[in-house]
Amino acid sequence: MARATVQDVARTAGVSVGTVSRVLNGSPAVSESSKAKVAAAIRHLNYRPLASARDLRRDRTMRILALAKNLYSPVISEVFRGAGDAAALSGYVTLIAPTAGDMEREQQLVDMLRNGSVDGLIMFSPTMPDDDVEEMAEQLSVVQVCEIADAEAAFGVSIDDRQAAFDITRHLIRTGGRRLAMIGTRVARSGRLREEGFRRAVAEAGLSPDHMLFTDGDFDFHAGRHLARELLGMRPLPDAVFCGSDTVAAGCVREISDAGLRVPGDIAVAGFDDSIQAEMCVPELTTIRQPAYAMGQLAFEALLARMTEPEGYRRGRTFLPHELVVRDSTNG
Amino acid sequence: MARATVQDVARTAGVSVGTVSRVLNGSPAVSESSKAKVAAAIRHLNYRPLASARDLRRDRTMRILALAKNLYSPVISEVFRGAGDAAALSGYVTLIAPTAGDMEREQQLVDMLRNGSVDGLIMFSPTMPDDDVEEMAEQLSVVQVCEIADAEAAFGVSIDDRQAAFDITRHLIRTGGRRLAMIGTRVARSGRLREEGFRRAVAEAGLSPDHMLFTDGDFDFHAGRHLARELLGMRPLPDAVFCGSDTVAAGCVREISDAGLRVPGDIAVAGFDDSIQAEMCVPELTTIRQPAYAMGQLAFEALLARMTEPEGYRRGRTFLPHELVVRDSTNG
DNA sequence: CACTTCTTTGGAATCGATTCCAAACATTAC
DNA sequence: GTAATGTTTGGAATCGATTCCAAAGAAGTG
Repeated sequence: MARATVQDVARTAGVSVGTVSRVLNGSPAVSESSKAKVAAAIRHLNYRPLASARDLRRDRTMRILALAKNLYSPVISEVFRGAGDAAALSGYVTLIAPTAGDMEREQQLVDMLRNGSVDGLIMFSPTMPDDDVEEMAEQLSVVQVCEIADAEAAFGVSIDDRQAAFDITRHLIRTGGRRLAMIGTRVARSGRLREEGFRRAVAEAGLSPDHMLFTDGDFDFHAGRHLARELLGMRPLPDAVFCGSDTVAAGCVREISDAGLRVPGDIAVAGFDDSIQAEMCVPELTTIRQPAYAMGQLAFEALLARMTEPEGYRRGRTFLPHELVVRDSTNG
Repeated sequence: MARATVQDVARTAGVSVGTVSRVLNGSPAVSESSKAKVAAAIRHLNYRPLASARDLRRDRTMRILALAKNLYSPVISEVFRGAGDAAALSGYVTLIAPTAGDMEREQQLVDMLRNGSVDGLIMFSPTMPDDDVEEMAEQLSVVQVCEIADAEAAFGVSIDDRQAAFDITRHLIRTGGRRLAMIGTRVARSGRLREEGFRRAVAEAGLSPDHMLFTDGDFDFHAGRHLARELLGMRPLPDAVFCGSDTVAAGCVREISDAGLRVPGDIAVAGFDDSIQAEMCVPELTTIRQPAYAMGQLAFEALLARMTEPEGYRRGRTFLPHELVVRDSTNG
């Protein structure tokens, strides 16, 4: 049973293809009787307009693509949920694909924008070099979210990572931290900004960071444990650690606890993101809340503007407010 | 600067569109000189074949779609990673979309298969009724993974949920459990199968379940806490709880610990999935390992068979072996 | 009733890449 | 040199939905 086409529907309904198409697209210039005949034929043939033919003719797909390195991330999933909901309101379907940090895979997915498989692209954690992202964002309908290639040139939505890291580090110091350490990543630009914020807060307090630990690989629970173990072998032992994510902070807390030290009694630990992991951790984590869902929504709005207003795109990034959430992993 | 077409390339290269297309598709019947001229023109015009035109002509997209209720799940993300890697080996792109448990959204995404936006569909956690899934799987290139609508009729890949739940419940009993409880979900078919396995193991030991708690909503850390709190108010207090997922088990463990009871001393807790959450939990969870990545790979293989061998599809599901992983949340 | 105006319709042209067929050209064989 | 074979090429037809234009039909006006 081959696929029915608009021709088949027209024949069955006894009208022309033009009329069928008009019914399909809700044109007002169709009589009730034609509308009924066409509707009956469509039902009878179980007809669906072929997407590729429609897309070819209309020169758009009403689909967007969202890319990130991986999917199992509280922030990423929430950002994409926000983007997806916003997109749905405007009639767009949001498709998601993980790049696995593989440049080739990422390039292939970006090509889906270049070859018109989708109308727009939301980039979370690019693998390609910053310059490439910028160049791409310059000429295509691309918006970055959270991880933003460069200050002014790029299009994107994020929090002020530097300020957020500054705020939470200051909290660590205010609550007694004197020997400060950081566990972070330099793979992501946001990671580098958080490092800056941390350093700035430490310096402003007249201190200097005791230990800075970074990974260039995964940034997950295991990484948190490994880096924390390394940290516990160093002297002086820190009394406060800022971690670049809740999940890493959870690994860090776990390692400290397993070593027989107390959090926050011996070492205070701060996370980042205010994800569910912050609540699952014992003790619950002091962290920075990122408005992930709203960031996703805004990212789509920005993308929509880029897609529909050819030249009217708003260059530069949009910052959303973050929030310090104080829980039990830092001192009262 | 409008998009270049195959016509433009032909004109620039001084050849016909046929030749351009042949170069594009690596046909051997092209002279070296034409090949070079076309390649130069393509580079010069920065030409990319338009996906919709190609798809229309070729009647396939080399894209598949993977659906699940949500993305922030250790099992789902791992299954889709396996499917995505397997698909890439065969030249397919895997796109992922969350349905958010919304029937309308799910229907719209399934329509992408019906209208030829993608060539195949992998379904993780359907929202539509089982019968609808079956009917769909009957006539379209659809494969289910983990959650499988019905025993023999459907196409899919999963573990034997009933047996797995049986195995881990038996372990709870062997290690001293006498007053058994279960925290599960009946939304997913796998949840119902796990309930069966639990009941069977309890019955086989000559016991009967003391408490069965189910949620019809989310099945996450918070749900685990809430249901565990309810459980702690019941009498007799259980001495062993089987949870339908690691994340829920983590919530359960947390609630028990917060109530001043010890895991596993007072109450043993078992999870399901062997996700990272099992390791993050304190104590680490005894659980069932699902070979999620392999399940994803196999799901794609099955889908590929359905897509390419029109009538040669293997009806019925494929079972992969699970494994009991004993850790510290159950007694020695 | 003739004429204008409005609604509805049919059908050809179009979107851009692929593919098939026939023709042009080159090569080898006799 | 001609025939037979093989290689390369051009270009029209095709995929299926949309849209524009002209025309048919209906309704209203004087």
